[in-house]
Amino acid sequence: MQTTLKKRETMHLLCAKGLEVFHAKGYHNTSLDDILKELSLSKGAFYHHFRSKEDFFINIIQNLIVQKVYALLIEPLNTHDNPLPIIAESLENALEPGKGNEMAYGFMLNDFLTEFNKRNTEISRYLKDILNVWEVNLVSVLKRGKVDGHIARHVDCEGVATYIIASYLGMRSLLMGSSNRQLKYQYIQQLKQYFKIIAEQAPVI
Amino acid sequence: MQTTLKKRETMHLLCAKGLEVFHAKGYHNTSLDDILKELSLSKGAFYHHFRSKEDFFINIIQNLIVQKVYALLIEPLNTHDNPLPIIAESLENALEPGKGNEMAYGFMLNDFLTEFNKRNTEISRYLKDILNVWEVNLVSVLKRGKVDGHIARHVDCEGVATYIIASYLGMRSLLMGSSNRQLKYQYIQQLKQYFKIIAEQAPVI
DNA sequence: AATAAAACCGACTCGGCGGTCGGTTTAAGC
DNA sequence: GCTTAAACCGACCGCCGAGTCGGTTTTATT
Repeated sequence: MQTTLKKRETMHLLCAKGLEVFHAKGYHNTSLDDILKELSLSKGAFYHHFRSKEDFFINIIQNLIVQKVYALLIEPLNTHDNPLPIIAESLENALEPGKGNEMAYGFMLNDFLTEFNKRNTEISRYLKDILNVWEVNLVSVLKRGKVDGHIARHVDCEGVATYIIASYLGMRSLLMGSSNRQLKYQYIQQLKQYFKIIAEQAPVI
Repeated sequence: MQTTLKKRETMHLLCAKGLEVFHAKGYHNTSLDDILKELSLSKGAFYHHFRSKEDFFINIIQNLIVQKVYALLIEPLNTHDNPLPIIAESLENALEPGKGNEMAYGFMLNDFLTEFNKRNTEISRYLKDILNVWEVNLVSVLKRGKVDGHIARHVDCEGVATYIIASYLGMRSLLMGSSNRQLKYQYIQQLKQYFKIIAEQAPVI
C-alpha cells in the first residue's frame, strides 16, 4: 500500500466523521476528542494530518461540502428543459434526508454560515463562495430559460435567484433537523406558486 | 432610590449590552468578561443578579428579543387594511437597520436559533416559541384578509406564512450583518411578486 | 533482516472562561 | 451616626479543549 493511500484513507475517515459530528453538534461545540474517540484515533494522528482544527474544517468544506452542494443543487441544473420544475425538484430533493443525502445532514450550509459569521472570516468566505457559485448557476439557468421561452421576459433573474436561495436557507432554519414533512410540503407548494409568476404565461389568443 | 430600582437598572444595562455583544460575536464566542469590561462591572455584580450565563440569556430573550419581534413584526399586523402590503412593509422595515432597530441587530432570531439548535434545547424552545407566535399571527391576519376579500380563497394561509418566514430568515443569513441594499431590494421586490399570486384577482368582467 | 520514514499514541502544557466566595462599598431606615 | 442589607469587587478555582512532543508501532524499500 502506498503511504499516500494510507494517508488519504485516514484523512478521509477523519473528514467524514468530522462533518457528521460538526453538523450534529456544531463546530464550536465539538472537541477534537469527540471525533477521535469515535474513530479510536489519537491527537497525534490528527495533528499528523492537519495543522489545526480550522485547517481540518477547511479541508472538510473543500472536499465534502462543496461536492455535496454540487451534486444536489448545481449539477441538476445542467439541462435544457424548463428550469423551473428542475429547480423545484432539486430543492425538494435536497431537503429530503436519505436520498443523495444519507446522513440527514441535508444541506448544512446555512448552519455553518451562521455559526461562523463574524467569528471566522476565512471560513465564512469559503462558505459564502459556495453560495455564490450556486447563485451564479441559478441565474444562468434562469436566463437560459428566458431565451428558451420558459420564463417571462420581465423577470429579474438575479432577484429570483436571491429569493430562491433565501427561502431555501430559511427552510433549513425552520426544519432544524426535525424533518417535518408538513413544513417541507408547504414550502415546495408555495415555491411552485411563486414560480407561476416567473413562468412565461401562455399567450392569450 | 429604591433598591429594586437600582437592581432593575443594572440588570437592564447588562441585558442591553449583553444582547449587543452576543449578537455581534455570538453567544458562545462571548465571555462574560467581554460584557462586564464594557460596563466596568465585575463578576460579582453579574452573579448577584443572574444565576448563570444561560439564565442571563433567557432574561435577554424574554425581555428584549420578544419585545423587538413584537414591535417590528407582530404589532404592525394589527390593522384591518389589506394585509399583504402591511406584511411587506413590516419585513422591509425589520431588515432596515436604524429605524425601530437602532443597533443594527436587525432581526437576530435566526442567528440565535441556529447557534442554539442542538446545543441547548431550553433556549432553542424559547426562540422557537417566538417564531411560532409570529407564525400564528401571520396566519390569522392572512385568514382575515381572505374574509375581507384581499386574499384569494384558494390560498393555503399556513403555507404562505411558512414561506414568508422562511424567506425572511434566509435573507438574514444572506445579509450577514453586511447590510447590502441590493439584496434587500431584490428580496422585497420578489416578495411582492409572490404576493401577486396570493392576492385576490380583480374579477374579470 | 536492517533501515528509514511515515503513521500513530497519549500524557502533558497552557490559556480561556464559567462560576465561587470572602471581603468592601454604598445607601436606605431608624 | 449607627445598623444592616443590598450591590459590587476581584482574586481564585476547576474544567475543558486546542495544540505539543518525545516516544512507539507500522509499513515500504533494499
